[in-house]
Amino acid sequence: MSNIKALPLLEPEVPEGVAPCCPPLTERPLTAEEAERTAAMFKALGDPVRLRLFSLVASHEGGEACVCDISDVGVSQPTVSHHLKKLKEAGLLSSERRGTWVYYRVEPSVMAAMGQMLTAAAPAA
Amino acid sequence: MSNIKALPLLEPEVPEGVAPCCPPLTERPLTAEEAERTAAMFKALGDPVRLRLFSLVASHEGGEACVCDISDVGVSQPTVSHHLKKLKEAGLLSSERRGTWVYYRVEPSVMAAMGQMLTAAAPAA
DNA sequence: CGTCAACATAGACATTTATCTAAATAAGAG
DNA sequence: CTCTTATTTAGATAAATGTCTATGTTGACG
Repeated sequence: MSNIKALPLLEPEVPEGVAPCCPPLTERPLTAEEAERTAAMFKALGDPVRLRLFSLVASHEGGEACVCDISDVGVSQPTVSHHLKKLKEAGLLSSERRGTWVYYRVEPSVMAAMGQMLTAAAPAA
Repeated sequence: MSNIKALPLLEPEVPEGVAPCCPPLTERPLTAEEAERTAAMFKALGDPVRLRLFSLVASHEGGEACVCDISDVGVSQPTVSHHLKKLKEAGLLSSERRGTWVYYRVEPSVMAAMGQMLTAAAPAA
């Protein structure tokens, strides 16, 4: 009980730019507040149309796409806009207007944080 | 064009027991069918109560927990059962009855596959 | 200013979902 | 077989959600 404050190396698996969200799901039970915030992010990816839109943005050249590039997912244009807004509210996308077009891009740290809650958790068995 | 079949090393970042689900979200746009299947998994973790239950199972000693161990999340016991069923239908949990109790455990390959869709995707910017 | 194009907002509507209570099933103890 | 405990199923209900059409907003271009 002498080196409590000294060593911040206890979680070495987390890369640099990862948002400080929550521990891996296997580490300890999430609190109610943690679950509330984190579930909101997973929920944002829990709709097929939104997941496709997200994938379209994430895989687009330059890491960003304007709405006109990704509007072909089988729903009306206002519905696309609605889903993009939800992804933005969840913190997964950010948007910027440049002239006539609005460009969306992924928020890499948030995605990485979500991924680590799952991958850093796997080999607990 | 001579070693097409020889080298399965083209996706070296995917560990062994990972379920063959979908590519990283940054690799290419998901098809409608892929999005449908994958969104169902993310959706399962998109509810605060379910996420807590999942975390409780995942972090429990031995990688499994009986329902009686994890029923304290603020909702009624039938609601807990309902959510566990959903997690099971999504492929994230499996269950086994042993005597009086039913034990739930995480499906590591599915979790890893979900994690990789996010983490293998991050540094595309 | 007027018009067109890209995108967002508002409101309506049908479906899904999370939750509860009540009842059913499963298994061990006496 | 009966009683008790653990868990699931059934049915009801209020709230959330995804989608649409119609309309508003913003910026570029004559």
